[in-house]
Amino acid sequence: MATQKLKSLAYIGTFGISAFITGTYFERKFSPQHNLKNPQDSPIFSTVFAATAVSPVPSETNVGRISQIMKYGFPGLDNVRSFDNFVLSYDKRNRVAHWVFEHITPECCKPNDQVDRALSEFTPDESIHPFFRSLNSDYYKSGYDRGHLAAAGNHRVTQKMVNQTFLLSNMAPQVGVGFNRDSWNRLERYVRRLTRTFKNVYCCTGPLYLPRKEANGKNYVKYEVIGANHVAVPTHFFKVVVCETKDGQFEMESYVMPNQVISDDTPLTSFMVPPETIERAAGLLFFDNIARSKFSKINHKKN
DNA sequence: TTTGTTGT
Repeated sequence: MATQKLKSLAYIGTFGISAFITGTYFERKFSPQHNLKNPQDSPIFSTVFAATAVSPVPSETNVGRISQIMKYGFPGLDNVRSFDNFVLSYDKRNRVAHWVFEHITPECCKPNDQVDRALSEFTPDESIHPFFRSLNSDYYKSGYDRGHLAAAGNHRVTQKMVNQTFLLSNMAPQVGVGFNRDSWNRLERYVRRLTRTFKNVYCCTGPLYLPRKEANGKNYVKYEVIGANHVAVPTHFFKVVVCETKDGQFEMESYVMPNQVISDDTPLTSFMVPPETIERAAGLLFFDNIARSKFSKINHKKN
């Protein structure tokens, strides 16, 4: 009896370890270092493993910039990838990011003759395993836009930075007219404009899949999936923004907008929700490294 | 101003 139990334990153990090794092998096999077509446009370092010591960081990285962007904490640690000017956590199950994180400064947003958005192409992210990678064909004729999570307009420093925002790992299916091209864009422009007042703006953006009460009175999470890879269509999107004031205080604003046609005259303030609501719904913690007492304002109200 | 799709 005891031996039997030991045997099955050993079996489970072996299976677990070999599965782990296989997983690691595939992650490494498909990590950018092993799959370089265009090194300039690829992420700097591959998946972050929270509990394993693998993949030493290549020497010529912008580690300084990344720690600057993530200075106030990671919202989560699932499949983190860093690019020249933003950081992304990828949801392999939904084929859409969990979150993207940006540190937006006046320099990032100002017009730049050296950069042309029209030269950028929507590109599959080769650093994602093909099982979990979204493709242009998934979006084709779906009726949805390939909507940026990290907005192209926040990364006008170099052409390479803008190009990286066009990776499909940074896209989510968004309603085009009335949402992505209108009210969501209005929110993105508003966040950019905050850099006129605040020199340091931190912005976390991501999808939500929110439950809805159906006729039988029970709550269900229901969302469409598109294309052969079943890319999830989020029901909502969130943006959590933190502005650093000159006197070392912070102001936070957090928004949730439904992925649907929104009237242009709807004020952005009507989409403000408490940050805790988003944290619970998304399973993330925002700006964990800032003591809540340091926020002078949350959603325009004194804290 | 910035956000984008589709068909040829």
